[in-house]
Amino acid sequence: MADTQGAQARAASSRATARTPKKPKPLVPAAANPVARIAVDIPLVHLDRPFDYLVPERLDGAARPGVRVRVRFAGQLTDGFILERAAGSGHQGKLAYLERVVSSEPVLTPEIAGLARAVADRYAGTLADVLRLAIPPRHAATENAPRTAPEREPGRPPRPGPGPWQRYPAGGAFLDAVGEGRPARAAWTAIPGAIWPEEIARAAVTCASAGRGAVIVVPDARDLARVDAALAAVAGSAHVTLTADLGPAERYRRWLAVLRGEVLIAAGTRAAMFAPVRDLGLVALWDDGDDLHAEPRAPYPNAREVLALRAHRASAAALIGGFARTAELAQLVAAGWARSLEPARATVRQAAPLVRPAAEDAELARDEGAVTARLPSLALRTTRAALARGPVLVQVPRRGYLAAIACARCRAQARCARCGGPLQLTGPHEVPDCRWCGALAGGWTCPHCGHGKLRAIVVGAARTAEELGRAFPGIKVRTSGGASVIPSVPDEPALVIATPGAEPVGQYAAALLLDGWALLGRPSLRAAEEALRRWLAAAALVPAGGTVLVHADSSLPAVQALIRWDPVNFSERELGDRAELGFPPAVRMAAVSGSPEAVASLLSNLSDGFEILGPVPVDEQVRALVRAPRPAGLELARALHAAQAARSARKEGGGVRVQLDPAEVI
DNA sequence: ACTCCATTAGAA
DNA sequence: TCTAATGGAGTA
Repeated sequence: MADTQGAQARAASSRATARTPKKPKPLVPAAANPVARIAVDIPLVHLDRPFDYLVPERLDGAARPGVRVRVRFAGQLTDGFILERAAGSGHQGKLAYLERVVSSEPVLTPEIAGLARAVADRYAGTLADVLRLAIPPRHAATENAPRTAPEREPGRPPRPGPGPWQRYPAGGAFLDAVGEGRPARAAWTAIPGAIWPEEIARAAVTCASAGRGAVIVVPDARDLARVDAALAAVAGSAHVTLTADLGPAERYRRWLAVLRGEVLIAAGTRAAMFAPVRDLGLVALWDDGDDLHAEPRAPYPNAREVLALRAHRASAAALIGGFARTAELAQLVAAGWARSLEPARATVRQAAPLVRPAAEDAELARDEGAVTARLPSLALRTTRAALARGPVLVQVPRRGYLAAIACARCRAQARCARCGGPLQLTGPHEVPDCRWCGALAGGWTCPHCGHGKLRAIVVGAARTAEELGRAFPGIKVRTSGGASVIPSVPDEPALVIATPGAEPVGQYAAALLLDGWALLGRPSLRAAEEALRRWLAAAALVPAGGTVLVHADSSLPAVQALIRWDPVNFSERELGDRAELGFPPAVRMAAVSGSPEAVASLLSNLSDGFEILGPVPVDEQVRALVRAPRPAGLELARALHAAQAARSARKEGGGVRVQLDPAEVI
C-alpha cells in the first residue's frame, strides 16, 4: 500500500518535471564585492585555505564577513564562515554561488579569525579545527530571542582602586597601564595567601572602566565561581562566566552577550580563551601550569600560549601567573615579552607561613605502611597543636585507599595478571583491582616468590583519612577530591584531607603535604615544577603564623623553593635546566604519534633541518619527537603542516597525531 | 570525504 | 565501438 503510493508519487513528480523541465534560475552576482572568501569546515589538512564563492544578489545584504554560511564543496553541502567580501578572485576556474546564509549574526569577528589562523599556524593545525574550538554551536532560538539588553552599550564601571595590588611594587603601575590602555604584560607571582580572584577582578574592571574588554581564564569551575563572586563584589559590573557544563542554550546566550558587546568582561575555563570580547584590553590567566589549560582536542592549544598570542596581536595587556611560576612564563620574562610582577621579599616573609621539611628519610616513608608511622612525631605534634586553633589541611597526592600495593615479602609491585597494570585496593576489605583494565585480582599470589600477602606502597587519601581519624579521635575528618570536591571549610578545628587541586578554600592553622616523594618521583620532565606548584597552592591557604610541613627530602631544589617561598628563582633555574637538556620551553618540540608506518611516512615527508628523536614504542603505537630551536618554531609547525598535507592529499591512511609543546615529553 | 573525469579493460 | 570499472586529481 505504502509502496504503491510511493510509486504513484514518484510517477507524478517525474511527469511534472517532464512537463516543466527544471531550468536552474540564472543567479546574478551581487553588484559590489560579489566574491565571498569562505573558511569552509573541512577536516582535510591539504585543503586548509579559504575558498572563493559568488554572492548571489538576493544574499548580498546578509552575506557579511563573519556570518555562518552553507556552501557546496566537492558536491556536498558544507558549513563555513565568510572571512571577507572582495571585488574579485584569484581563482582561475568557475566560482560557485553561496547556497545559504545561515544567520545574519557575524559570529566570527576579525580578531578571532586572525587569532584562529595564528593558533593553527603555531600548532601545525587547521583553521577549521581551531574555529570549532573558538565558536560554540549555534542555538537558533537563543539567537532569535529578544536581547536582554537591546542595543545597549555596557555602562562603564567606575575605575576601582588598586586594593591588594598596592602590596606589589609594580602593582599600581600595572593597573595604571591597564587603565590607560597600554599593553603591559605581567608574569605574575601572587603573594602567599593572596585573595587572587579579587586581584584579577580589579584588573579586569579597571580594563572595563576604560571601555575595553577583558578575558579571564581559570583552570576549573570552582576557581571560576570565586572569580565570578569577586567581579560582582568589585563592580557589580556587567560580566559573564562561560563553562562547558552550561548546556547549549545558556552557553550560546552568554557567548552572544559577549559577542554583541553587551558585557565587557568574559571569565571562564579554557574555551573562554577565544571569547570574542569587544576591543580587547586585557587577558588574565590564573595558574598557567595547570594541565587543565591544555586543550585535549586538535590542534591541542594551551590557554597560556593562546592568550599570550592574543594579547600580542591585539596590543592588549596580559596578566598571567599563579602562586607558582612555570618555566614557560620564566621564558617569556627572559625573552623580554613579559615583566615580572611579584611581591618584595619582605612582603613574602611577612605573608608566608612557616614551611618545614618533615621527612629526612624518603626511603622510610615509602617502607612504612601507616600514615601515623610515616609521619615523624613533629608532624603529629604540629597537627595536634594546630587543631586547637583551626582546621588542618592534609594534601595527599593520590586518591583512593591504597593506590599501589606490593608483595609483602619480596616487595615487587603487585600487577594485573591480564594486562600488567598496577593493582590497587579501594577499601579496607576489598579485593584488589587493576587501575588500567579494572579486572579483579582475588586470591592474588606474587608471581616472583609465591607469597600471598600484600603491603602498601602508595597510600591514598581515603586510607589517610581513616588513619588520621583514628589518630585524632573526636576531630571531624572531611575529604575532598575526585568526584566530591568541597568548595570551602569553616574556620573551626577539622582535618581536611584533599588531593592536589581539590583543597577546600579556608584559613588553615597548618598544612601537611604528605608523600612528596610520590609527586617528585613521577617520570616526568615537569615533576619538580608540578610538585612545587601543588605545594604552593596548598600552602597559600595557610596564613602567616601557621605551619606547613612538607613530607619530602629538604635537599631537593623544589623543596628548598617551597621552604624559602621562592617560585621565581626556582622557575629560572628550571628554565636553565631545560635549556641544558634541550627541552621545552628552551626549544620548540613536537610529538608525532601513530602507527609505525604512518609516523615513518610523516617523518619522510618532513623537510630536512629538524632533529628527530625516535620513534620509540608508546602504548601499542610509536612516537617520535621533532626538535627545533625556538626561533624556528613557526617553521617547524609549517613543515609539519606541509608533511600532513602531503599525506592527506595522497590519501595515506593511518591517523598521525601531531602535537606541539606536548605536556609530557618523557 | 566526495565527485568528476579520464583512462582502460571487457564484451558485442 | 560502446559500456562499465578503476584510479587519480581536485574540491571555488
